[in-house]
Amino acid sequence: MVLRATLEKKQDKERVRGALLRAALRLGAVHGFASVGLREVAREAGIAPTSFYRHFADMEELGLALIRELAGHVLRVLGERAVAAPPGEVVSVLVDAMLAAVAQDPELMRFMVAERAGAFEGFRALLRGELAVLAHSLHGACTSDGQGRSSLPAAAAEAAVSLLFDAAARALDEPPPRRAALREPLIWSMKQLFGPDASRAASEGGSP
Amino acid sequence: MVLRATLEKKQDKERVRGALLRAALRLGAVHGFASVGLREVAREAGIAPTSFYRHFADMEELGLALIRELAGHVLRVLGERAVAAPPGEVVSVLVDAMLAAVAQDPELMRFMVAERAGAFEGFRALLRGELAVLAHSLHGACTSDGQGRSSLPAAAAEAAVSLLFDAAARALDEPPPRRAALREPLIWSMKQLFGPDASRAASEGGSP
DNA sequence: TGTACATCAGTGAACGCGCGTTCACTGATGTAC
DNA sequence: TGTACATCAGTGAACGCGCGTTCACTGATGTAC
Repeated sequence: MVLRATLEKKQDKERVRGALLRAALRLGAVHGFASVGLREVAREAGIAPTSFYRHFADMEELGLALIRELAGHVLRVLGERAVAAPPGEVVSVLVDAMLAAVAQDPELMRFMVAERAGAFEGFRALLRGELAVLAHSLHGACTSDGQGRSSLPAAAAEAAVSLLFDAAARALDEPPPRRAALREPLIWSMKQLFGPDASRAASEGGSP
Repeated sequence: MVLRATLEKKQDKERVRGALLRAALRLGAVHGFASVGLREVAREAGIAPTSFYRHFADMEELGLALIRELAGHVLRVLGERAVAAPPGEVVSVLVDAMLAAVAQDPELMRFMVAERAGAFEGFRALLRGELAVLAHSLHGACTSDGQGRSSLPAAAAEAAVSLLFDAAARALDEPPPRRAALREPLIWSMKQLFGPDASRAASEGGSP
């Protein structure tokens, strides 16, 4: 009884914290994270403005938590998909995983692509680090792709990640039924970065 | 005398308008365009808050003018450079022109890369259109490059522009002396997109 | 030529509003003895 | 076991502040006759 109650308390706090994070994403998707206020988030999350301080010192701290927790999770999943993909399908698997993330949580993806180039330097730096991890996973997955090519420049994987998130931004501005049209050109471009061999080896994966 | 005076009036108005645009860029570079206020811009430009309305209805209209005029100008210049470049040097000329723009007007470039993925849908749409024009110029410059290859997919030029502005965002976060290191990997990535022939034909242009 | 009127960029006072933050408090729960 | 104290998420009142916007005005210049 005692333990259950104390656990419920912790879960309650976690639930409110989560509500604040989601509220910030929801509002940020409408008019940008930079112009979302503490009171607005608290209102959307259903708590008093003063209760906000029980969870975050200010909106910047909340934003950092968004990147570390929600964005970090999505990026880790993408990395795992790339690493686990069968040889020759790494790129298409990664693209499909990105499109799935856009469909499943557009508000989070909007936040990520916006803050990657946004106003807060701290947000950009944190996101850049997490995207570098994804690029590293992709690089590993592609060099161990097919026969063990090893000379793939790191720049290729980083550029591929750039194209991936640029396409995510584009997808967010298209109505869902039109998003599928982005898939093939994106896969083609990313494969170009990995050079002609990768392109050839991967064409088994299936094109139009 | 009469004509001179009326002309001076118009020039005065143009000067104040320009001061508002520059002030918005300057403040936006610090804490993001979305959170820059009308009063703040007027203060920075040296006019009374109420005078703002003599030039723009609101901050959104000012932002659209920034994109149409200042950003549009930079993008047109980049396109002209690409078109005028000698065959085989289109990519490196474009990259150098971008790096020059970053060095010359970092506040404008910050605005462009931020609002490309930013909160205002109208800004994104307008910038996307202008970037598409640049991609079209680049496509033209590359297909008439060397011998008249014509089969280059439009996706290649669009992806190249994505990489170009992604690198601009990265350059803005580096101290100026370290920006040169971005040049070669970026050129390499962009040339990969244009396929092996373009890569080979262009390698006369000079690498490290 | 002079006179009367129109235009228009810039202004200062004033408005109501929502913001971030502080404060002292409540009430449920955990801890010490 | 009961009692006293500590912790801590959530609260409502209150603060001072800067915001966007309105209004009526000034003064320089252009236009009509």
